[in-house]
Parts: sequence; structure tokens; C-alpha cells
Amino acid sequence: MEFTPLVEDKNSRARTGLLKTDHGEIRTPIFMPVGTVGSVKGVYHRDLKEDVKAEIILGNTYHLYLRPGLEILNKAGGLHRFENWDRPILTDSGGFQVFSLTGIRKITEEGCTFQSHIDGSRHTFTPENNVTTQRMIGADICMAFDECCPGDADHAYAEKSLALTQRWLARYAKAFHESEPLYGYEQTFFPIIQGCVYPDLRIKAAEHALEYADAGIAIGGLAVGEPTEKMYEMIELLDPVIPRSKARYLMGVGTPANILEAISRGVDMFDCVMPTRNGRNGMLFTWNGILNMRNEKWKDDFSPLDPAGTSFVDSTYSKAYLRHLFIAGEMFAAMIASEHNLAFYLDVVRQARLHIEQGDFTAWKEDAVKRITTRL
RNA sequence: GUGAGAUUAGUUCAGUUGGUAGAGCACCAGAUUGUGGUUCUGGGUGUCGUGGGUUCGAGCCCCACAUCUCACC
Repeated sequence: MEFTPLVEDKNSRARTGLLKTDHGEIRTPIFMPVGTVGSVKGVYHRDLKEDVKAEIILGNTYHLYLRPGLEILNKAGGLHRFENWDRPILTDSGGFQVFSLTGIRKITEEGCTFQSHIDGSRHTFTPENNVTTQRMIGADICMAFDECCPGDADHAYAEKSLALTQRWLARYAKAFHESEPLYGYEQTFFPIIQGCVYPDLRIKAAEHALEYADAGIAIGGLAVGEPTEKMYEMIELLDPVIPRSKARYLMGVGTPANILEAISRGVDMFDCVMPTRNGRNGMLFTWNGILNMRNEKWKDDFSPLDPAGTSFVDSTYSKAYLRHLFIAGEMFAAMIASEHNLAFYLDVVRQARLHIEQGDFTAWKEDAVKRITTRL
């Protein structure tokens, strides 16, 4: 797999780039819709490609391992064929799920033992079997198995956690290089930089992770409870440490404004559940600001959902209609909102690329952030 | 027609010896960052069926009426 930086912004650390995979090229900066269990919830693949214009989507190792399970995925010929998605896929290792399963999991040197949230059955993820699992799923980009350290952890805990993540990374890399892709196309993996909000740990983590980085590297353990400013500080701190030749993936982030701020600090790739999960609950992100579609004030507003939007739902349906669907509990509401939000997120990164190419990214970003954070 | 029970928030219902009402859901508003189709936080939105009476004071006691449910002619 190959990452090629293209245009550098003069006034910030933003840049455009191209990530080449056997399932097609990804233009960066990019946002990757989350499709945890093999579906970007509520959006047809057709719309994901043609309307949202997604270039890559995510899957989740933890969820797919539990359901439908490796046997089915392997029989299907991998996740691409199973869900019939022919563009690139990235799978998270399940490290974050393990982190959020506090109470029904136990972390040891060997790996992590946890109980299924579905039936309570016990399972163990190790760096080695996580590679096997992600080989069976067949993602183009696999994520290393890490321990996601809480944003409010003290230095001692964060240091201990990082040391474990680093030992797991070495084992993961070894297993990855000693195994082969199962479905005839290339797979790569991104190591993950942890270290919580502590500069010394983050630098150490980055230097170590870089030893294992191929096309890209991920920044993990952010947007997990620490102040947003801390997150930006950590990205700025890491920027000079990571070579420009590596794609940088900020995991789990974030709001459209978070994404633009991170782009200006040199980040290339993003994923977040926010456009879909918050969309399902009535929150719409637009160039004019943020709307809560459940609000009573939209009940007789028959204007288009988002006049500036690129999705067909934006001009097809009105605010009053979508509010009605939300209040009525119609699944169609979640579908429309998800499609709109994803199309908007992809438009945000597309506009960012355009303005980096035009050389006016910084000025454009300052104005855009003000607009998109307005509460309507 | 007779008898019994019921009538309190949008709804289903609590409401102590009489001291101007409260819960679930709904609704209204806010949160949500490597997804458990969620979860969390805040808000009570009321002519206590109507009209009288007793009482310092009535959702509660008394009378009449209205409406509903059930049972029996």
C-alpha cells in the first residue's frame, strides 16, 4: 500500500494526498463512514457511493468476530464480498470496544479477555489472534490491537498502559508479517500512537510506533474524555515527529469543526460515529450550522433540509417533514439524517482538499468553522 | 330502568388523619467523538368532571348533576 503526499498548504500543516489500495484510491484528507457490523447503518451502498461519495468505510473486528463470526466471513470470501462493497475497508481492532466494556473485561500481558455483550460468552483477543481475525475479515487497512487509555488517566497508569500497547504492537507486527492475505489483495496495518495527554509519553509512543508503520499511522486515545484543546495540543506535538510520508489517521474524531482543525494540524484520515449516531437521534450538521431536527421550531418549516447540501435528500425533503418523521419514530428519519450527515462530512473534507489545492485553506477554514458550529 | 365502580398532566395512574398535587410513558430542551438502532441530563405542561355545601382550609367529607365502565332487569 502506498501513500503519496500531494499539495502542502503554506499557512498550516494541512496537505492533500493519495492512498492507493487494491480496492481503489483514497484522496486525503478523507472521512471514513463507520459500518461497525458490516453496514453503515441506514444507508444503501448505492447511496454511500453515488450520493455520499464515500471512498472507504470502516468495519469493526470485535463486532464482526461476535456476529456473524469468522466462519461465515471466511466462507463469504471476506467482508468486501459479504457486504458487496468493492471500495476500501478499514477495520478497527476492537481495542476501543474492549476499553468501553469496562466491567466485563480483563486485560493481561497475553491479551484481553472479555464477555460478549450479546450472550455473555467469554473470549480472548491477543495481538496474534487479532491479526488472524482481521485477515479473515480482509480489510485493506487493519488497525493494531491496542489498549485505549482513558483521557483522564494519571501519568503512571498511562505509562503502564502505553508499555503494554507497545509490547502488543511488536507482537501484532510480527504476526502480521508472518501471515498472508487470504483473498488475493494486499492488506496493510496502521500502528496506533497512545500516551494519553502526556507529551513525553506521546513522543515515545510515536517513535516506537513509527518503527512499524508502513503507509500510515494512527493517533488513538483522543476524544476519550480529555478537553478538546488537549487533543489539538497532542496532534501539534506529534506533527513534527511523524514523517510527512506517512498518512495520519486520527481515530474516532469527531465533529466537523474538530476535523477541520485536525486537518490544519496535519491529519489526513478520520472516522466517527457522530454523523450516523447523532443523525439517528435528530442532529443534523450543515454548512449553516447544527440543527436538532426534533425541535418544535421546525414543525412548519417547509424549506429544504439543507439548501447548501450536496445530497439528494437535502433538496428532496423539508425540515418539517423530517421533524415529523423523527417525532413519529419512523426509521426513514434515521436514514435521511444519516445520509445527509455523511454527505456533509464528505463534502467538508472535499472542500478542505479543494482549498488546500487553491492555497486559501486557512482563511477558508476559519470562516467555515464559525459557520458550521452555529446552533440553529 | 336498577345497582356498583370510576372521573386528578397529552396518556395510564398514585395521592396518607382534610393543609392548594406526583410517577411512568409521551411531550419540550440539552448532551453524545476507533456505534449495543442507544444512553445520559434538565423541564410538570394541571379549571383535580360540573355546580353547590360543610370547614380557618377540600383532590379527599356531604348533596345534586354529567359522562364512562361493569352487572342485573
